[in-house]
Amino acid sequence: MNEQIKILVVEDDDDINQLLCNIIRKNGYFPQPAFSGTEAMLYLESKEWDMVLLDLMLPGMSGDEILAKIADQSNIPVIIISAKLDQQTKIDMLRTGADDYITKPFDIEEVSARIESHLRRYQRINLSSKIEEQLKHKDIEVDPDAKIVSVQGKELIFTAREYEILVLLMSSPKKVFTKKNLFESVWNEAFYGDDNTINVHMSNIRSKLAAANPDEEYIETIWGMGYRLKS
Amino acid sequence: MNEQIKILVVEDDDDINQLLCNIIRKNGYFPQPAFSGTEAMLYLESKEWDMVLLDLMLPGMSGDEILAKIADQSNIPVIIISAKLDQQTKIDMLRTGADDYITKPFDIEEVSARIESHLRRYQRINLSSKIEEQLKHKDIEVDPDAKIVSVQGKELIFTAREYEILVLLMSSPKKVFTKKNLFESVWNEAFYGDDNTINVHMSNIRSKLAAANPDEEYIETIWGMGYRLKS
DNA sequence: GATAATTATTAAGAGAACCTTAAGTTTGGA
DNA sequence: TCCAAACTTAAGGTTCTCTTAATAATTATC
Repeated sequence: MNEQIKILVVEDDDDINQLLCNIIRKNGYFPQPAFSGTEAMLYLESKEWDMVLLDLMLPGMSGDEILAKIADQSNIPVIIISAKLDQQTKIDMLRTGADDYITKPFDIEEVSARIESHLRRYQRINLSSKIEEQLKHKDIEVDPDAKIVSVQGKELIFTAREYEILVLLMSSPKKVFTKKNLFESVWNEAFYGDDNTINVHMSNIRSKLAAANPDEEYIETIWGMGYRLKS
Repeated sequence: MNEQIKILVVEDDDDINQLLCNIIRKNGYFPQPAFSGTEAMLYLESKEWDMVLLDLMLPGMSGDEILAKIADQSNIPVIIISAKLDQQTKIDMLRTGADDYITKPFDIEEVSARIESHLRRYQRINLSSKIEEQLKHKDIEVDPDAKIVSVQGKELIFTAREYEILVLLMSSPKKVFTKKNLFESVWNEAFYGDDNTINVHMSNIRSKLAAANPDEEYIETIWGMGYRLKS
């Protein structure tokens, strides 16, 4: 899982950009400076971001154009940081899709607190809408939410251990998992060779899969090495 | 479905309260004035809210206490509207869980735009988790406004914890919730395995449901994994 | 083809996970 | 401050899963 929280800082003034990046770094997140509107767009298109700090007066492409694009195409929170003091701009930006509007010169602690605040709210969205992908291999399907294994649409009853082993195998269909690998991933403790446990689980998993579809072989034994999915 | 967006306006000054309510009404939402901290708490406990506008200087119970409670117990966005100008208060409130901090005297259009902005972001949470529609399962019905659980139309007495657990299960009827899941969602703190608490709550929930309808089984234990609604 | 090493299967006892009841402990309201 | 409701902890019993161990089957090596 990728735990790094990445924040794009779009600000053409070198000093201010650096200052903002430092605030972000100090909070434990990962800043990426961009010094023009066009540069910002490149970053936005090439990566996933958790937040954007955006100046309005930018070379290349103006801040409000960028804001409009972000608001249109994504869900990323945007904090405008601008020297423009007039209310109308502020209101327009907030209505266009900005999450906040901070005027320069800014208070470092306040910027820090506002970043935290918006990130906190945004995190919850991502947690609740996090769409987990389904694992599939041949006619095996796994629904990680429901923790259900099905073969040819038929739902199978797997125990917790069996489920975890199968998911591990399916997470890297080409990899050969040694018993040590399997044991340490699934059991989360050290493996002191010579253990029949995994053999037994493999046998049980195979027989459950075979009961659902006898014509297919799903798990391959690599002699002297371990197991992997048969492709 | 309940489409009304309800905003609680906590402000002891009559004129300002009314002004804020007017802004909200003009935006198409439903304001509820509260003129003291204690009054606000009553509203917060009795209904579901989409947003809270909160003054800090209040009779009865101070704004920061209210904020702390809301942040601790729920997900509702809070905008502080205060005459306190000092940065430290602002920063503290934002760190405690406020989503925004607007100083008086405020610009009507800006307040309006900021309400829209936060609501826009918050709505996405609700849209993605769409709790409202799914709060029925078999003959269990939950009224999230009144926080009432009923089975076959009969109203049951659930405690706060029991209610939250049940709502969580019902929010994703097919999902298997691990104890970790449950604990971290309902208690909002880290889970250090081997805890009987959830077992006991589950047992209590089951017996209350069974008392209302002995012929039906509602909650399924998935051994080694967790719990889910029985479909 | 015989032997040794590894893997597969089976069944039963050990162990882990869970349920329930009841006794503390905490919390919130009068 | 006290009381009652809610929550947590604890203990004993139950159920289901995992591991162990014995045995069979397979693969590699000589």
